[in-house]
Amino acid sequence: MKATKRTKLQAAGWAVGDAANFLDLSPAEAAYVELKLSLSQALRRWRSTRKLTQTGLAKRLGSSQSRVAKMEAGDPTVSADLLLRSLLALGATSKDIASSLTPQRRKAGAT
Amino acid sequence: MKATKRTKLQAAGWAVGDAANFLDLSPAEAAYVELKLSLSQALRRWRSTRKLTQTGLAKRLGSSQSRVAKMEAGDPTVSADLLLRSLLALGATSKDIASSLTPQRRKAGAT
DNA sequence: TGACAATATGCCAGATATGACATATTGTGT
DNA sequence: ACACAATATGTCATATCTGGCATATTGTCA
Repeated sequence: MKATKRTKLQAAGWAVGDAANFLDLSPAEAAYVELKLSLSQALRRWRSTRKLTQTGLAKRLGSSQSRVAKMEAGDPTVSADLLLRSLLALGATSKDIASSLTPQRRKAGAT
Repeated sequence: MKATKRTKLQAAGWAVGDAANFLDLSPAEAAYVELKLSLSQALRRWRSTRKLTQTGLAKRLGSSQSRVAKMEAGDPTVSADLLLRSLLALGATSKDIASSLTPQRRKAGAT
């Protein structure tokens, strides 16, 4: 996102919610960050499940280890688009993606 | 996605539908196209509901009428990213987005 | 501890996406 | 039919993303 636009988008009265950011993000920007985070986690889960290395996953995706690391870290230089395309390339369905966007929350106090 | 393939897509003159795959799209590419289509439709629905014009929506989004038209048309030059950010900017939640990705299908033969 | 594998971070050139403009097409009144 | 609004399509300069390389950090095992 453009820095200039970021300024334009500054909205008043934004209460910091959860883990997203204590930076000057607009609600929409924060939501975008969180959405990417969900996808990041889904990707890492996928890899973890198969006991693949980032290098191995990168090869499968036609990308590089460093980019995979950034994808999983929710790095700002990684778009939601790349995450989506990666998940789809790994066989995820729209449904899979939809559910990774609406994670079940554990009950408070649960392990 | 490769530009060459994208060009082929353009050349084929898409009609909105659900099957993106009479071209040589890989399953992942087809899934990506369909996912974008779902988001496109959600965006158009949003605008339609508020009886806004594309120009009006563009203004609200800090974009242009032509790009909005392309967004709603699922144009290949529009990324899922832009669609997501637009929906979020309009106040959609992750949940909203997730459900637009898993549309309820009508029974066959229904109107 | 050292040696090695895995992951993370910084950077950049080439690839892709975006806003904006011009223009064409379609729709909707009369 | 005409006039006008809305939407669609083509193009392009600039902004942004991405793969890949180099390097740093962290983790693991002996």
